[in-house]
Amino acid sequence: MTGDRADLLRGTLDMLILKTLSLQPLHGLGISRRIEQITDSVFQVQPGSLFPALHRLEQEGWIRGRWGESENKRRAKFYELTAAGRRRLGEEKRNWTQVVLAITKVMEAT
Amino acid sequence: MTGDRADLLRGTLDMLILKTLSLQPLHGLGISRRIEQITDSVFQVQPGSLFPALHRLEQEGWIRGRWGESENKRRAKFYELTAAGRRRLGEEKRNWTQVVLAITKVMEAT
DNA sequence: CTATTCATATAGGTATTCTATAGGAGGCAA
DNA sequence: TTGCCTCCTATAGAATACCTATATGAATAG
Repeated sequence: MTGDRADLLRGTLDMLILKTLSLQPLHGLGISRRIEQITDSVFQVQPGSLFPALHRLEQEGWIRGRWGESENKRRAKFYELTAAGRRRLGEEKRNWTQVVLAITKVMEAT
Repeated sequence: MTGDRADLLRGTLDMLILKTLSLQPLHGLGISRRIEQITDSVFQVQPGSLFPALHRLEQEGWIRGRWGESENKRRAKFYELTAAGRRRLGEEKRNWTQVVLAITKVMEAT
């Protein structure tokens, strides 16, 4: 991702993708557009980050891709969440919450 | 850091160190103990992560180290925040807040 | 028929973390 | 004084996940 926030995002990209796919199946660029739109461009997911991530997630069995046709008549791979992916999303959410709480504790210490 | 939360922490270690030092000068192990204590061991900063980070921060001019003696009579390097480090901490804080907000938006989308 | 856009893909580089290992030096016990 | 444990710092090497840059093919616009 870009915007000087890349490093703070390490490890959260997977979660954002899983969450996005939990709402509806989307193809790769669709996912990155959705994330960019929802965050008002705070996150811009680059193709070079996105596609390796998608392959990784598919490899792990958390998402499943199927070739289809995009809204623009282009050949596109649509991904959907698997049952394992849904469980994984839950884990990552809990983990993320715990991390944010821990960081908040440090940042508010006096 | 450990605890399966390492990757979610990429890039935040610097901020946690700067924040910790903003309260008082500490030597390396003292910093990691403080962070571990405040977060109830959610974060455990390993020496192999801590010392490279400290050297990096000193290199950037955000902290300054001075050799001294620890509370246990050991040779220890005490770090304190510089003026630049204080500004940097502010930037990282704002950045972090923005990232958390953006992620929250994605995670709460329906 | 050419250029642009859409969509996916990958190579190469960078940065930060982890694990593992090392070593000096103080404190303590026998 | 010998040996061991703890404290404190340090670094090498591997893993990971991101970035930039580049590539390809197919549909569409002009």
